[in-house]
Amino acid sequence: MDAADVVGALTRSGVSRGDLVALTVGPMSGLGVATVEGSWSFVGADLCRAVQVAEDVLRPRWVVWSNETAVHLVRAGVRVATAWDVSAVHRLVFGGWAADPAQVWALAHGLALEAVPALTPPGLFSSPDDEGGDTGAPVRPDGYLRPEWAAGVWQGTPEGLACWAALAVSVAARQRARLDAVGDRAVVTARCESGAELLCAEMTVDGLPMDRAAAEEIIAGFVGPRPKTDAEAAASRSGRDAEVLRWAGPGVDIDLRSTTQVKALLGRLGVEVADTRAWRLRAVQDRHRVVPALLAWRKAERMATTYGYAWLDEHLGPDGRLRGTWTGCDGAAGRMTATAGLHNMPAELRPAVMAEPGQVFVRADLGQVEPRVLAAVSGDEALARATLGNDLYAPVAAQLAVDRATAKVAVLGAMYGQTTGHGAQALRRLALAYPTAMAYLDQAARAAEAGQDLRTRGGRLVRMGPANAGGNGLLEARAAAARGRYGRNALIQGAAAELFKTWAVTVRARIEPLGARIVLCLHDELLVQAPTGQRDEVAQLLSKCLDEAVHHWAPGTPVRFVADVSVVRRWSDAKIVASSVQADFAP
DNA sequence: TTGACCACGTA
DNA sequence: CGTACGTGGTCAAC
Repeated sequence: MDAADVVGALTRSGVSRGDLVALTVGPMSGLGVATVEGSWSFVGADLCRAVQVAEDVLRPRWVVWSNETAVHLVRAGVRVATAWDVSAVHRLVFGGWAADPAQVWALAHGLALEAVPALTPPGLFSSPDDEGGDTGAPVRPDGYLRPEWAAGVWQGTPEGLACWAALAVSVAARQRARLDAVGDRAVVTARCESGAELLCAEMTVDGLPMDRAAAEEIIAGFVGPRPKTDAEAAASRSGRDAEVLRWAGPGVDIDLRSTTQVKALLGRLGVEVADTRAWRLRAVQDRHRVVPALLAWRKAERMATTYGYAWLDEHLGPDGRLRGTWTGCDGAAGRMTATAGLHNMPAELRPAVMAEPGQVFVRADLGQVEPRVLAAVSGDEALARATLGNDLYAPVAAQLAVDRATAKVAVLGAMYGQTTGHGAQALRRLALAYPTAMAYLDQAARAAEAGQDLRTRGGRLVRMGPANAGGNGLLEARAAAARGRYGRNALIQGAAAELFKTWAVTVRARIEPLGARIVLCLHDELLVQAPTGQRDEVAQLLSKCLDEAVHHWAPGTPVRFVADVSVVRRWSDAKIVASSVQADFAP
């Protein structure tokens, strides 16, 4: 079997651009391929090349059970343009994060989640054929996926690979049929989410360029040189502790890592605090020398434990790439997540994120994305007018007759469900000036408080869970208020995530021919590594892709989105070379 | 060993 | 008594 066989089978089956073709990858160079009409299995060398050829010749939309398949392909050097990621679409339609094949299958077939069969050790409480039927078949007589299949028995044989692919394509077809009922944008979102999963697979494999020497230098600045022995590490640690304890009085030897002990110590020294969080300590740092010492210690301690030499050794490869595992969406509003600290790396370490020789970073971030998203999803015409300038808060401030800072706090407070502070009056004016936007937020909050599930503009289900009837009235009131804030925010954060991912997958597609790649996504920021010669081309593309993405995400919206684009050597640099303008498309 | 809580970094 | 995430620490319960 070789590449020609895969392409031949698909061609004879009448597959053309954009058609759904499922792909499963086995452990030992096995490949399962399926269309709605038929399925095939291939065993042999060079099969990933076969996928690449099929991609180049036919360009189908590859159906996968999850982005694990894409990770397999990328590791083998194969990158495909488009996908239908069954697990990602499942998360979009049904909310939450759980999306293993057993659940995906059940909900796609309208079966109750509670009755999904679990894998039980043979001979313990039940025999494998309790439900009757052929245990070799993937689907039980009652319609559920056999748990052995969900657990991976399909990997064992070529027939299994083909069958598993056939099941994936059937699930995809069911999902596709359902999406029109989910919302008018849901199909677009499903494709974008699937593309984002491909991007995540690539970022997981590719990693983020980081200069090891620069990173070590920064870490050393906080915690000293890399210890050569355990004894040196212990000495360095107790040395840091001593810098705090010297202010605590003679003979005092508490564990600074214990908040209970720290709080007690501060009390003995006459500094009473409700807790020992940094912002609370900062407020009382003039009261005793120990407080600033403790704050400095915390900073160094975080560097030493979370982002220290051990972190480098674990996640920074010998090729100078920092690797974590990327996920296309979280379980709440649908933002991307990453492990290995890629999403919460301290700003101090960013100078070590450095473009490789012959390459530059093109960095772009969306400006004031959440209020602009609010204007778009709510359809508030007055707020949409405020998005036409580069600074949205200036016209809002003028409209409310308050200063810019107050206007900003009011807008953010409305979106986040702020309950305290002195923004109450500005909030009332906001409701008068932008009634449609504020009503959108209020409606979301009311529904969420009542425990009703919500959907983002793109169609993602935000699950609220049942409102606890009865029980403690005060607790329930608090829980309801928390649900309200959560729901209110989720519709904005979620829609912003959908726009961002649309942008990201558009950029991914457009920069590929230039030899550039996205190396980091940070909620509203894209970091692209590009060959130095393509810097200007890529920088322009990032802005153009934003316009294109907005057009796809919300066709005809009068809302303008902006991105700051800069070409830099290090992530921490931010020399702005261009500012994106635009996105008023004629309806 | 596990889970709750705290703390803190990012958006 | 703004939301989300991942990580690593303590502490109490197992």
